[in-house]
Amino acid sequence: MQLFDKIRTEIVNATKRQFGSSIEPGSIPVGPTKKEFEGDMTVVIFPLVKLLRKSPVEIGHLFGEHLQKHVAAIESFNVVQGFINLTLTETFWKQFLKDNVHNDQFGRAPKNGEKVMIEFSSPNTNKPLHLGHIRNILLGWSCSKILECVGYEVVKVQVINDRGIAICKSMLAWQRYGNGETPESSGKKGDHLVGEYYVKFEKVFVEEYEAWQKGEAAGALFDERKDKSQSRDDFFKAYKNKYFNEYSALGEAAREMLIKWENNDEEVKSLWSTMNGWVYSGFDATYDRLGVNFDKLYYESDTWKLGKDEVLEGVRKNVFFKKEDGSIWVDLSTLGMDEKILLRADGTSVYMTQDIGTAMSRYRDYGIDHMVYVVADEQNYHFKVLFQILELLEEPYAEGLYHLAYGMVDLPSGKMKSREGTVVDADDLIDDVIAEAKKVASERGDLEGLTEAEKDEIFRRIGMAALKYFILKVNPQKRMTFDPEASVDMQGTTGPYIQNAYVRIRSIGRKLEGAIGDPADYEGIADSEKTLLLQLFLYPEVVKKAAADYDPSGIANYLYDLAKNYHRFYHDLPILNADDGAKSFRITLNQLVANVLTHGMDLLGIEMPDRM
RNA sequence: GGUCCUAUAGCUCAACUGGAUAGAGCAGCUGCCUUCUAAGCAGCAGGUUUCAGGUUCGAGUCCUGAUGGGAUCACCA
Repeated sequence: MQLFDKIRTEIVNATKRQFGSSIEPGSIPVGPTKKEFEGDMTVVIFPLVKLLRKSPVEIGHLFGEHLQKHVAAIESFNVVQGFINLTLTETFWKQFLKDNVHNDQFGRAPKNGEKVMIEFSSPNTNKPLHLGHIRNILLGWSCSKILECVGYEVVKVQVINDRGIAICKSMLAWQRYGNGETPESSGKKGDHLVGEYYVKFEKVFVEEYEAWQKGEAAGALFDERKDKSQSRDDFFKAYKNKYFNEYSALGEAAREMLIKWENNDEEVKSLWSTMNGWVYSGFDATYDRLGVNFDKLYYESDTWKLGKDEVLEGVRKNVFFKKEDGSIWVDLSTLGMDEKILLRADGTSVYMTQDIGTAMSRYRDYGIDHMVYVVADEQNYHFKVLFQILELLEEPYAEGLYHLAYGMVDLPSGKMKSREGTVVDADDLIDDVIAEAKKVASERGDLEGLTEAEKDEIFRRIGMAALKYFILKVNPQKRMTFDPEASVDMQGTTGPYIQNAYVRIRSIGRKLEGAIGDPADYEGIADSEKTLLLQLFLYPEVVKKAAADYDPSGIANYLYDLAKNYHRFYHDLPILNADDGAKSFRITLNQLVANVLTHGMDLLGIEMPDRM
């Protein structure tokens, strides 16, 4: 913020003039004053004590006087220990309010000419979206809004994992047990329908596996096992994948289907596109309800062969090396990582190969400066390796790569496990929060005179606000506990609490009659007004920091504080019934608060209702 | 076992990246609707920031170690 910079610059000037020492402006902490102390802004001068060899209080007074003289906005100051607390003039605050109430660029930064691509969601097409995807999607969406707000050109993309053994499992189960069921014939949402067949496959497979465990071959294997202390259950639990790949008839059928797919078998491909089509229409419906969209979709079926040529090129450049069996590797052991395979001996690629190729083609297509991958933190190592490889290959955008790693979402009962059926489905969750919003709003809301459609829209906005805010208020990198009961809460630190502050402002707006005067005519700004002004003043900084950290939670917490301070102001002071000067000032303040609340919530992907 | 992440009130989360007396919400207990929406406001209670050392004017934050929890260490994606 300009004022912060100005204060820092003057501290630097004073240090130079009075002590002949030069210091970095960035080394001086300046921030809002804690509310127990008198003042608006605080400068911490402890860092200068050693250099200047004077007591903190002496320096404080010296610099306080200097600041007062050279910064017009400063009315007075006091010194406590090593802190200079500055009080700003009422003129400054009134000007701030007038300057920004109609400034639609407040909180935004001009275009910076840089382009960032952000990848998020990235579902598999064998089952519907769940709570984990929701955290991913909300983070990705919010970050893209925030980055755009601070001046980046943003390209939102998702990778759709539409091929591989998983989708073959759903297809096989549908073929065998589906009796031609379609979303139309059953009335089921496409992604849910396909997901049901995936579950069906797993169920039949487990039955097959359990029957096999009772047979002679399995008994012999168990007797030969290396770790004699292992129980029978543990042994077969660990053996499951191997059984799938080596003994299972079902597994073999699924693998055959995958091979047919890779060989472009007409029947398999046709079933594949039909079933994926069902899934896509299901996903689209969910994305729509979440209010998100993408600029570009990458289908793995198109990109899975990418990267081979680049890896071979890397061998020629001696960045990678070839082993005796013909497989290609990268050695990262000098960087504290392991060797990593990039191409199998038979020339087929692995996950990493594809990611290398995809990154390069994205750069070719879009000329991006930055690339953000929103992917769960279980893949931290993968991205560390990927970024290192791209750096070794001297890719021009290598410095601009960022893995936005977020923690897993747990339930109060523990980890979500698809095998145990404890996964929270995205659509169910959305239904629940909207139903709860409807219930609460019907009891407590003030929605008289609205049509059913208007009411439904309000219920939707409130419910979605509860859900989105609940997830986004938590720092992304932290693992979070998702309590379904708490997520539909509408009191306290919640989305609806913030919406309520806005709704109160709107309600006053509807009741306001006639034009208001100049807010600058008001004298004697009250504490609860000053608190709001100070906080509004900090908004652009909050957005900037959120962008720098790729972290929407800072904005979420800021908005809660702002709403809280507004509720207090609303409670303490009359607005419509105030004297003319106070009324003009408070109405204007109302407007700026409403603007910032709306703008900030929009950065979180949350819409405001006019009434609730 | 190696590497990385994490530990703050009964529960869920904050703490301006080293600054002042660690803050909110939920749950519990008290008050406040004939004044602009009570989805609100005010108050009470709740803490040796997992533990042990260290660095300095100053540590929840940085360093070392221990302990608990998690992730990862596939020619799966």
